[in-house]
Amino acid sequence: MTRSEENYLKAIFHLGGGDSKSITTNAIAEQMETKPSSVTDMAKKLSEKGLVDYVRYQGVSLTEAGVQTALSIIRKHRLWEVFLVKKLDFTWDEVHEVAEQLEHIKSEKLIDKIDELLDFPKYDPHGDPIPTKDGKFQERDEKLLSEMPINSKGVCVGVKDSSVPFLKFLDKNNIALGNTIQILDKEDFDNSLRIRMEGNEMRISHQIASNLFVKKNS
Amino acid sequence: MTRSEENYLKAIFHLGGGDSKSITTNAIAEQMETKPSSVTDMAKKLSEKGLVDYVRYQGVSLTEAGVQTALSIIRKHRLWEVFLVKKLDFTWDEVHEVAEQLEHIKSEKLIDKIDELLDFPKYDPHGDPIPTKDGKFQERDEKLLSEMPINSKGVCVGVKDSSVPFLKFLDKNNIALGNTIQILDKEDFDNSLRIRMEGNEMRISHQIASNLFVKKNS
DNA sequence: CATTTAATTTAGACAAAACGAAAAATAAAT
DNA sequence: ATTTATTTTTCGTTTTGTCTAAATTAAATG
Ligand SMILES: [Mn+2]
Ligand SMILES: [Mn+2]
Ligand SMILES: [Mn+2]
Ligand SMILES: [Mn+2]
Repeated sequence: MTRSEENYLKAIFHLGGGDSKSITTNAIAEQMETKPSSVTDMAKKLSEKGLVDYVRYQGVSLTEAGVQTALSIIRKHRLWEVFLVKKLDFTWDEVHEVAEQLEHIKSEKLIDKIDELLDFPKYDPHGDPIPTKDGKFQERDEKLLSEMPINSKGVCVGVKDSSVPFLKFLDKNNIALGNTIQILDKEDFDNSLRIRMEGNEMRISHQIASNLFVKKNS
Repeated sequence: MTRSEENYLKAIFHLGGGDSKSITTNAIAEQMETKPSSVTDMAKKLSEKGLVDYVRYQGVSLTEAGVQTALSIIRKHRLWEVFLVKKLDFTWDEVHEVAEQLEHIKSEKLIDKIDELLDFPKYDPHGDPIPTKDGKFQERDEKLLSEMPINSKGVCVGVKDSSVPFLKFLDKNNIALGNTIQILDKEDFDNSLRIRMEGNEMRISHQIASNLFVKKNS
């Protein structure tokens, strides 16, 4: 399994190709910042290896083997991100780039020991769930902040957009995972929200609210 | 700097090419388990980049830039080895293979933080010195156990052969770095030694003794 | 010094991964 | 039902790293 093959499987998974949904060549090319012709080449190779189902002019979807491989890469990626934050004091906007490299290290013992060292975390620094060793996903009951009703309360548990600029913006505005949030008001005009977060009242644009995951209080 | 280029620089350094000594194509090929013709190709490329001096039919030696690059890879390799042993309970015969991969991760912050986490170790699990960030080597006053005079005492500080079989042999015979050693007797016939190690008397073949580094007591 | 031997380089080929241009297939519009 | 537009594939080429076989150079031998 080459690094390139692993990256393709991961990309296809993130585009929803794990649910036997067909992902188009163009979508994969865009996600991976490569060209459609390159994707076609790889689709054939991965199909040969039994990791994807590929139908010409239709797209690809992951086979069961493909899903398991993708999950194992994602598991490594997210565990390394936790390691970087918890053990080496990286900030949450610095970890992705390094994890892109570390996820390809081949050693089952290594990642199991990292998992143990971190006390088996369930979520990465951006709130994304970490698949278990046997490829199970623990989903969480969460919704976008922008979809919460007025007066409801919750805890901020994840980001949808985990780009560096967005993460830095959140830092600057003291918005962090784990913070409690209450929706005070919605502005019809621009869909912005007035919220109370950890005691402080603030206004949040729709853009921001639609990129924050919240776990609703029971 | 590609992974392959880094591996060549490291190999040349280990063969002594850091002291402007010319290393032959064949020697590099053997060290890297590749073919001489491949080495020639790479010699040209590294020469283009100013990392080695290459004279056709003579061999290569590292330039100053080449030495610094090699040392930075070796630094990463050895720090990762310490990390694996100290933080993840790897044994000293398991670490090399994984470190071969980890040494190529590109992130200055990452390796500096690992260094800090480990409290700036000076030696790796096999007793090899770890170059400093600015490429300095701290040599140690050590000699081979086979070259120690009768009745002298010392501490076992390193292995010359760090192959898996040798390391496992040492484990099995309770020979570990840090152990105190006293030479009791030398057998002229086969050059074997009688030693006292941590209280126990034992016999050691010349083969073994010539692969153990000892720091002589003042 | 001529000849043999060994080491080294060159040349040609291959595999992996990527790209652009152009052809082919599909989808959308008229 | 055609035409047009878009998507996808095919084909030829590039880069990186490797290999085998042939040619060249250096070293050793007599
Ligand atoms: Mn990430
Ligand atoms: Mn990756
Ligand atoms: Mn090693
Ligand atoms: Mn390496």
